[in-house]
Amino acid sequence: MKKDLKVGTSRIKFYFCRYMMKNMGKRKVTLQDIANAMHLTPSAVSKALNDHPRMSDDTKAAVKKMAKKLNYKPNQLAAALRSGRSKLIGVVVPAVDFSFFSSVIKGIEETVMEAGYRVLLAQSGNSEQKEQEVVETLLDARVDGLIVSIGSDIEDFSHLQRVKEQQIPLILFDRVLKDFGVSTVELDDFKGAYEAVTHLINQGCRRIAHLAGSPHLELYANRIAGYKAALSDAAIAVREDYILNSELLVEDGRNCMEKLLRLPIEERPDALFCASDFSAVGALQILRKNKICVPKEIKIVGFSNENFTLYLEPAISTVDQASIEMGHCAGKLILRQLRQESESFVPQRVVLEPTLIIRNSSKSDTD
Amino acid sequence: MKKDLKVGTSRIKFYFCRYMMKNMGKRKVTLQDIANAMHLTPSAVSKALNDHPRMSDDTKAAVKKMAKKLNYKPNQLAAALRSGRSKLIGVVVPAVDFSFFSSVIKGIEETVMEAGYRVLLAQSGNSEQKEQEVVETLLDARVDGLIVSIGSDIEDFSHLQRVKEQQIPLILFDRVLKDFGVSTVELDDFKGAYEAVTHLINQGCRRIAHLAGSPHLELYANRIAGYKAALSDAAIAVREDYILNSELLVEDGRNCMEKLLRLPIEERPDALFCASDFSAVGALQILRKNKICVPKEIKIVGFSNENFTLYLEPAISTVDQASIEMGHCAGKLILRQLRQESESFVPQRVVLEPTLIIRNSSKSDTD
DNA sequence: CTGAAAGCGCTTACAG
DNA sequence: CTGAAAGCGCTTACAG
Repeated sequence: MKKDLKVGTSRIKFYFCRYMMKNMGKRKVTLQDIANAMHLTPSAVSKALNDHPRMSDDTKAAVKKMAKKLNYKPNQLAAALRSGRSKLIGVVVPAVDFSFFSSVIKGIEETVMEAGYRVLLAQSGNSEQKEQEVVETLLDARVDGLIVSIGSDIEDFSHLQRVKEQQIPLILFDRVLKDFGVSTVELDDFKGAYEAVTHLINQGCRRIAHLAGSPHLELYANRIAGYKAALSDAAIAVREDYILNSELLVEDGRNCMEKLLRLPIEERPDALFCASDFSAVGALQILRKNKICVPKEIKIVGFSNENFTLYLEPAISTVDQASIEMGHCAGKLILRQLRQESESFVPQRVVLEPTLIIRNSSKSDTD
Repeated sequence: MKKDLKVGTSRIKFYFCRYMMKNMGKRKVTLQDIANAMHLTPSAVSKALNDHPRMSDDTKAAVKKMAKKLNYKPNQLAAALRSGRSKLIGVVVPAVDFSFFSSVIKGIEETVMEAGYRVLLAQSGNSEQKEQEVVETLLDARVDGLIVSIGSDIEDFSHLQRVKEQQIPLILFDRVLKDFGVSTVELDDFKGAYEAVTHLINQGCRRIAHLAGSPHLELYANRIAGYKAALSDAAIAVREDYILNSELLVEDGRNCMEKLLRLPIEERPDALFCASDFSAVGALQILRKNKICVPKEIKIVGFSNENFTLYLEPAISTVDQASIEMGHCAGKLILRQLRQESESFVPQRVVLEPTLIIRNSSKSDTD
């Protein structure tokens, strides 16, 4: 009832509003405005601004000048709707507060923004449901392409399958899917692990334990393989009880380290290769608690070059994952795919080189 | 030349493409499709899906059922263009790889996504030019509102002024602008500092130095004021040479600590209140290097509750900034403003309570 | 080289 | 309660 009584005034309000908007600079300048000002049609203006080939340079220059003068901002929504291209790229990562992911994002942005694309960022929090949701949301926003680093707990990939089926360009990085038929950017995890472990061997370590991730994930499997290969190449036997699988959180690092300390003292590892800097921190905490000196008694190498590894005492050696470059590659791959006809698409696989960063946590005293 | 020769085939290719798209599920289901299937008009379908008041519940239910059956996904771009509401909220922060900012973002997302909004995230990297650029980009994307934490180096606020003039809802958080006429969410920085310093005094410290931020920024000025007030209330004289201003990076922490160590030994501080956890880390590094024991000889309290403070040895006491809640508040404020008529807008100011987190870096041995 | 016209997929004020 | 119609601001194939 009350609503009905109000109709009269609210309509007045509405028109007042419209009037205000038109006269307070809120109404945006459109193509039509430029066209009117220059006695052209909107189509001509559109072509001029988009550097359409068959158009005189004089007209283009004049139109661009006028657009600037009127402070014209194209309505990307309208352009997107008409052209079917939103100029948005969705990026899904497990979390943004990891140095690795935030650097990759930076790399992606640098690359795609130059080509006029914007990034719609979403976090999956490593949850299957959340990842499905955010992919759905990004598709609803009509992104032109998707760059995803799959969460570690995710086993159902139907949401990515759907992206593929809809023929929306998809790039996977870091945590990728084997033989999924999409372009990927990965680190040479095998090599990163191999170099880290070889470094530890060179420092005189012989009983090297590995805080490993889930072997179901390609990248952790590769790190495990690199670890084993380095040992084998140095004629050191691989001990399965030195390989502890976990989710590699700080807490997991603590648990694993405690487990290792329960071994007979002569079998206690003299080095730790951790597949994540977070688990390395956890291990370090337990070692401190037990007054076991790093690097003197146990040396540590982590993985990912998280910023905080530099703040710890001792600073933790780690494997840098070429994060910015990974972002650049992912960006370039999606741009290429966005330009290509879909029938000529051939998935590419880029593998980047890791860089071992040696800090105090793994240096032998003799250095 | 070559292009001309190709025209014929590329046109064929084009039609082939269209054909493929229509037949491989790429073409999206539209309102029209639902309308056709039900012998209704698109307008009726639209109203049903948007729960328009004057429409029978039966029709609504039937339409929704059909929408689900056909896997209808509304084209947000079209809705945005027509309605003038993009359902996008732009969020600008200096950097995402700070625990504080990533938590605030999480809070914002939780709140606004429930109301059907998506977040377009951008980083300013604390650079004036970059911040102006990203705000521009977000406006070009036609965000309905903007949530910004101003970068610390920024002195020209014309980009924010422009947002205001365009009457686009704007919320500032953490680093806000005084008397700017927009809603803000801040921490009670004075109180956070006051409690931190009072805690240090209670631990027996008397010569408490402050690694301070730029006093031109409201929030750092408040922390300085809280520091001074706590000292005064404990009848401890404020020494200006104990207050060192910097940008509060790790490197600044190192420089400031070195400077303080150059004081005569009897004047050397017995505690440090750092306006940022990063500067606290830098100070800690220098203390370690000089074999000065924390907390025994010098106690430390940081600010922000960055994740890494927990990993350090000793773990660093810090002031938690209620980041998730700050995000929730910012989200709620912008939603409210989005619903309001602009003429009835009154800026709100929300001030949140900090929480002092006491860890080993500031505990006296007698504890 | 330029213009007229259609249309992307929605929403919404208006008429019934 | 439902329908017909206009239009958001662009882009683009077509005609000249």
